[in-house]
Amino acid sequence: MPATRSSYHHGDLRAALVAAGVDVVRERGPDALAVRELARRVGVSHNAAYRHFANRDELVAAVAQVALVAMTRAGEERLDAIQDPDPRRRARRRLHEVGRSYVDYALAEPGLFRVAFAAYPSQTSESAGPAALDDELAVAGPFLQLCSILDELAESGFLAAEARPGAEFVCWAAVHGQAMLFLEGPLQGLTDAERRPLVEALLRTVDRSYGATSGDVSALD
Amino acid sequence: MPATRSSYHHGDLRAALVAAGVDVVRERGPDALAVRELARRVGVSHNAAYRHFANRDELVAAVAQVALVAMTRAGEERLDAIQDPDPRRRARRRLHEVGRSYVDYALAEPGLFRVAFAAYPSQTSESAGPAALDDELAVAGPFLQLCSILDELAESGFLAAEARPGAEFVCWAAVHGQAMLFLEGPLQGLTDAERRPLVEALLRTVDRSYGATSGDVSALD
DNA sequence: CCACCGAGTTGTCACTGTCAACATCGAATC
DNA sequence: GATTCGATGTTGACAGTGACAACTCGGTGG
Repeated sequence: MPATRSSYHHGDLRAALVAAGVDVVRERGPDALAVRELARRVGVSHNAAYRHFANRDELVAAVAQVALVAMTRAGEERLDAIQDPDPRRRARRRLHEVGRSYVDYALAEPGLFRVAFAAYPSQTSESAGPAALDDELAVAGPFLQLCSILDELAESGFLAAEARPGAEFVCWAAVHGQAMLFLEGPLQGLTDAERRPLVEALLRTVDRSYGATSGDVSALD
Repeated sequence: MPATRSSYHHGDLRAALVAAGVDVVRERGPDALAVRELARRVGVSHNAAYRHFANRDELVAAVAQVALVAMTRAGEERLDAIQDPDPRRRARRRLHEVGRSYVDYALAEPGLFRVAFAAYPSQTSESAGPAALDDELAVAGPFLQLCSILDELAESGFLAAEARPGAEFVCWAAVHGQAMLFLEGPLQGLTDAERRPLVEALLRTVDRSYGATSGDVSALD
């Protein structure tokens, strides 16, 4: 893929556009992604992109896909580094780590993190069907990592069986919310030193909840 | 403020613009808010808005302010409805309710909920200073509600003193994340019947964590 | 050899945010 | 009461955007 191409045809315009899109999103976020600018960067005239993407949203979705696999890989690396002979401790530490890496990735690559979620609306309208939810979730790599870790945690006995259902959404919501607050909420001005204890507090809260004997607390309503 | 004004001057253009902005945001979200469209709606020519707002971001921020107080009021109403003779139970139920109402508001008014946070970036760059964080947080009504409820919970003895610091950010992150996932994440297709148990599971997780005796679970690292 | 069709191009339209210059009106001052 | 003056609205313009339609290039299959 030459920077200044000689032939009329580009060769691999789609990939080049996505790569340029990743650059823009990393630098200035998803909203700054403009089809025309990407075409300019790649050295192709405006509208060329429309041969590969029906509209801007599809291009954003393609970038989001890349962002998601990058995020998944970053998480995998750190999860693999954790080893513990005790399966229960191992599962607990892996749950911690998957949460930490989720927030860390959001802070390290805010543009990519945001685009990974900003793209969902268009995808949903595209692939219709009621049971398509599982397919879409299957694409969400970090979510699958979380699910299997929670399964380990349940098998090890640390997470009570009756608390397992829906736990993946609870954990996901917690770390996702913290990431969002750090990125675009009122907490965005915090330094890394201020943020880290909050992340640990969040993870500790979940850990303590799962480790609590269920009869310890009376039901509320 | 006449719909079709006769005089050259509008009278209260700023308020009219914000009101129109609220309408647009409710219907089509923050990104759809266009200065020119608002001017058109209000019956004033484009650029008139720039006498009251330096740029689009300031207008969005004004709409965000309205959204935030609306959200705060919705929460207050539901919090006031909760009464329990036992202070401990009361605090726990109020914590539940403030979380529920946060997510409920996000689902009932997705546009307003999003704009309340989409506006923060510009504000931060405007009001400089290191200790300005408290001032900005003071504006965030729902956050203050949460803080005082957590104080109650700590005073009642349900929440251990050592777990109190930072708890407001943990709770906020949890419900905020769930709201975001429901709104724009892969979970946006869920029905109300599917969402509700997830909300309850989240709140129960936090409640169980706070109710757990701290020595129950060994530290991780 | 040629026709076809995928891939890139040019041209255009409606829309946006924002700047600069101008018009109008109300209110304060003389 | 006439005059100035500043806040408020208006007109015009420019650059940028997404999207459509019509055109053109050139590699590939017949």
